[in-house]
Amino acid sequence: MRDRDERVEMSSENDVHYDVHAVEEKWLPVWESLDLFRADDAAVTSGTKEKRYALTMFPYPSGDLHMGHAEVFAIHDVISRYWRLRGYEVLNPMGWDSFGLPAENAAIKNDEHPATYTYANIETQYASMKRYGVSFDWSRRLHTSDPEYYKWTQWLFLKFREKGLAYRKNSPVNWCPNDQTVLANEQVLADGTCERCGAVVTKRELTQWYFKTTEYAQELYDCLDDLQGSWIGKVVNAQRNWIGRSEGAHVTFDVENHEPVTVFTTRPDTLFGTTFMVVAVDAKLAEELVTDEHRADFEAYRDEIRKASDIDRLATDRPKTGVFLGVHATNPLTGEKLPVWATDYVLADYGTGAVMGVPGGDQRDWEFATTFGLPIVRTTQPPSDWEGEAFHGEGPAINSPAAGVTSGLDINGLPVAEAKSATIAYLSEQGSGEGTVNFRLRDWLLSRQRYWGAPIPIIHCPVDGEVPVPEDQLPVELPELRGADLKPKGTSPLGAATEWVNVSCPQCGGPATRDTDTMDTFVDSSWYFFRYLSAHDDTQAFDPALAEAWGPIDLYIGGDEHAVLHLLYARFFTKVLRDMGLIDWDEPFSAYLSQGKVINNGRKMSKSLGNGVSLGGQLAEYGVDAIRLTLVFASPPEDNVDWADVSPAGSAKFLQRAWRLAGDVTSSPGADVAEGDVALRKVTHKTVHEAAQLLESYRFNVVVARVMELVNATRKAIDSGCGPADPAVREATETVAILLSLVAPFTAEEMWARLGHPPSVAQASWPVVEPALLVDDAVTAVVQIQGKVRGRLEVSPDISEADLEAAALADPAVVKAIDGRDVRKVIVRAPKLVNIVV
RNA sequence: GCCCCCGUAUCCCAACUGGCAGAGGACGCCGCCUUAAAAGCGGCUAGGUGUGGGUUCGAGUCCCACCGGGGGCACCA
Repeated sequence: MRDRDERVEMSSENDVHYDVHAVEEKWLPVWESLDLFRADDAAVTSGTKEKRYALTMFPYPSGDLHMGHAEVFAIHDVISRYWRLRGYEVLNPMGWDSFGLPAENAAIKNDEHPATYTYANIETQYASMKRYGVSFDWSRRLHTSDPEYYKWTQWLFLKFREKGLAYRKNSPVNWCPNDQTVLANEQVLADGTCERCGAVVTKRELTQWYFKTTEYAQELYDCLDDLQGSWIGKVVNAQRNWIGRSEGAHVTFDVENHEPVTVFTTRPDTLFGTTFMVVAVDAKLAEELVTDEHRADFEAYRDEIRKASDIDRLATDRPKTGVFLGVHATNPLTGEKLPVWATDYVLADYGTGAVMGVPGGDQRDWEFATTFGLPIVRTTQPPSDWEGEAFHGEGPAINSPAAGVTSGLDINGLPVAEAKSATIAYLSEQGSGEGTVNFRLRDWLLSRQRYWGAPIPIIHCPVDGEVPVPEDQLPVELPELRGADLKPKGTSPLGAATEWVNVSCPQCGGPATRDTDTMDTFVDSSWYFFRYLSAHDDTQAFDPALAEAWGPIDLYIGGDEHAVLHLLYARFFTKVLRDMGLIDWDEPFSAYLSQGKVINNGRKMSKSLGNGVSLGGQLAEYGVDAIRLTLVFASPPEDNVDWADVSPAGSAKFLQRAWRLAGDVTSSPGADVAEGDVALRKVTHKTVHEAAQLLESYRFNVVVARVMELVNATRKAIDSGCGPADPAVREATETVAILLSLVAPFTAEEMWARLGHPPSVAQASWPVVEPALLVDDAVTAVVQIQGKVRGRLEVSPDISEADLEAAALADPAVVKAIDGRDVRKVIVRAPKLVNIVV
C-alpha cells in the first residue's frame, strides 16, 4: 500500500506539462557549446577510428525549408546519429547549392544583385536547420556561389578540358525560350518541356561547351551492377534506361559520289531485308549526299521540319515523311542498289545518324516503305498466326539471301542470335562491318546563357583561339551586374560587362574576349562532396589524402528527381577524378536511399491546390521532435508521406509518455542492472538488438514502433510490475532515451538529464546487448497437421528436434487430431514448429 | 512498345533465409479524471494478404497468367 501511495505522489509531481519549446531553447545553446558533431580528420587518417561519411543533398536556397527538407533531414539524421553512437567517426556536412535561376529572376524583379536573395535565404535556411537540431558539422559549410568554391569548379573544368573531356561543338541544342538558355538533355522532360520552368523546349543550332560523358558510358553502365542492392532499385533502373546500352553492329555501305556511309543496327541479321537507307534530315550527312537535282526538295523539307516543335517531333504516331536524295547505296551482302532518303524519324545524334531501312523487321521502316512504295522483304519467319506488319520477334532467317540473289553469306534457317553473329563475322571478314555497342546517353551540354553561375574560364583570342585562363588567375569572378542588366536576351548577360569581357590574351597579349557563358549549376553540385573534405583549403580543390580516408560516401540520401541528373553527373565526375589520380575509388556513393515526397490528401502540396502545409507552422504547433518523429514513423523512408494520414499530435503524445518515464525512475545512475527485473530487461535488450538490425537496413519506421513497444513495456513495469525503483526500469528508460535520440534529440536530451546524466545523450554509446537476455525461457512450439495448427507446446528454446517431435506426437490434442491415421512424414523446425503429414 | 517497383484490417503500415498473418500508430468504441466538455490517462475492437493457377509438408513471401496503381525510357534503328 505504501509503495502505491508513493507512486501516486511521484506521478503527480511529474504531471508538469512537457513544454517542448522550452526544451528546444534549453538544449540548442548547450549542444552548440559542446561542439558535438565536428568530424575529426586525424581520427580517420590515423586509422584510430572507423569512418562513416553521411551525406544528404544540399538544398537550393529558395525561401525557407519546407516539409520535404524536414523529411530528408529527419531520415538522414537517424543514420548519422546512429553511426555516431556506434562509435564511428562521422562526417556529416551541409552546404548550399547556391547558384541558379530563381535568384537571378528575383534580382531582375527587385532590381538587385542575385547574391542578395541567395545569401538572405541561406541565412534563413541555416537558422531553420539549426532549430531543427540536425547533427551537421557546420565547420565545413560551403556555398557553391562563393568565389572560394567556384574557383575550384573552374579549375576542374580546365582539368577536364586538358584531358579532352570538355570541348566545344556546334550542334542543334535544346533551347528554353522562357529561361532564354540552352539545356542539357537531362533537363528536358519526356514531354519536351523544360525541367525548370515547364516551357516547351525548341531547338537551336549553337556552339556550346560539352563534357564528354559518353566516354564513360560503358563504365557508368557497368558499375550499376555493383550498385544494385545497395542503391534503391528504381534509381539504378532509371540510370540503366537513361544510359541505354544497345548491342549491335556497324555496317558500311558504299554510296555514289560520297565516302562510304556507316549505319548502326541492333539487327545485323536482317541486312538481307534492307531495301533502302534513311539519313537524319538535320544531319550534315544528308546535306552532303543530296544531288543538285534534289537539293531544292531536300531544303524545303528540312526547313519545314525545323519549324516543327519538339512536341510534334516526339509524337510517335505521326505519318512518316521524307525526301529521296538522288543517290544509291550498295548492300554489302548482295550488291543490290538501295535508294537513300532523308527523314525526320532518324535522329542525327544517335548512332551514326543513318539507318538501314528494313521494313520487314521494323515497324517504322514498314510505314516509311508503305508510304513511299518501297519494297518489303521479310528476313525472319513470323509464327503462322502472325497478323502484324513488321516482325521483330524470334524465328528462323528466311530470304537471306532470297532465291536468285547471290551472296557470299547464307544464314537461311538460323535463329536470330546465330544469324546475327554469322553476319557480323562475315562483315568483319569483308571489312564492311563489325560488332559494336551504342549508348543512348549524350554528351553533357554545360554552357548556360545566364549570369548566376560559375563563368567558363576560357578566353577567346583571334590569334590563339581558345585559351584557358591561367590557374593563378582563378577564380574568374563574376562582374557586378544587377536588376535589368540580367534580363534574358538569348546571349549571356555577361556579354554586357564590356570591361570584364575584353581582356588581353594570356598567350599573345593581344586583344581577346572572355567566354561569356556560365556553367550549368549541376557542375557545381557534381563535386561538392569532395569539397566538404577541404572546405576552406585555398591551395587545392580537396586533399586527396582526406578523400582516401573519408571516401566513398557510405550513405547518400536525396530525392529521386535527381535519379538521372545529379546522380549520374556526380558518378561521371568521380570517375574522371579517379583517372586524374586524385582519388582511388570508382563510385562516389556506396549506398543511395531516396526519400519519398511529403504530400497532402493524395496530391502534391501546392499553392494552387491550397493544400500546402507550412513546416514552420507545424514546428510551432507540435515541436521539432514530434514533426521529425512523425516523418520518420509514417512509412518506410522511400515511400511518400501523406500528411493527411499521419498524426503529429499522436507523436507529441508518445514523446510525452516517453518523457514521463524519465521522471518516474527512482534508482540512481549506475544502479546495478544485473539485479533488475529480468522480464523487462529482456524486452530492453531485444529492442536494442532488433533496432540495430532495422537501422542497418534503413527501416526507420519500424525502429520507432519498437521504441514505442519498449515505452509501453516500461510503463507497465512501473505501474503494475517491478515498480519504478527497479534498476531494470532505469536501464529501459535510458535505452529509450538513447534510441529516441536518433529521431527526437530534444526529448531524448531532456530525458537523459532527468535520468541524472550530464549532456549530451549524443555522446552516449549504443547499449551493449547481453546475448543471454535475447533467449526466451520457453517458446511456444506450434504443432501443425496438414499445415493446420492443431496444438501448442511450451518448450525450451534449445530443445532437440527429436525431443520436440516426440513431445508433439505425445500431445493429447495432437493424438486426437491424428485420429489414428498413419503418420507419413514429420517436419520439425525446432523449437518453433512441427508439421505432421498423415 | 521496352524496362523496373508495389497491391496485407477503415487508413498509414509490420511479418528474419517460405514456418502460428499482426508489432506500432491513426480512426472508432468503453472506462478513469472533470460540475461538464476538451485535453490527459488506461483499455478494447478488426481482415486473411488484388484475382486465378502452380511448386511445397507448409506460400503474404517462390513461379506463371491476369487485374489495379506508381515510376523510368521511347520514331534510340
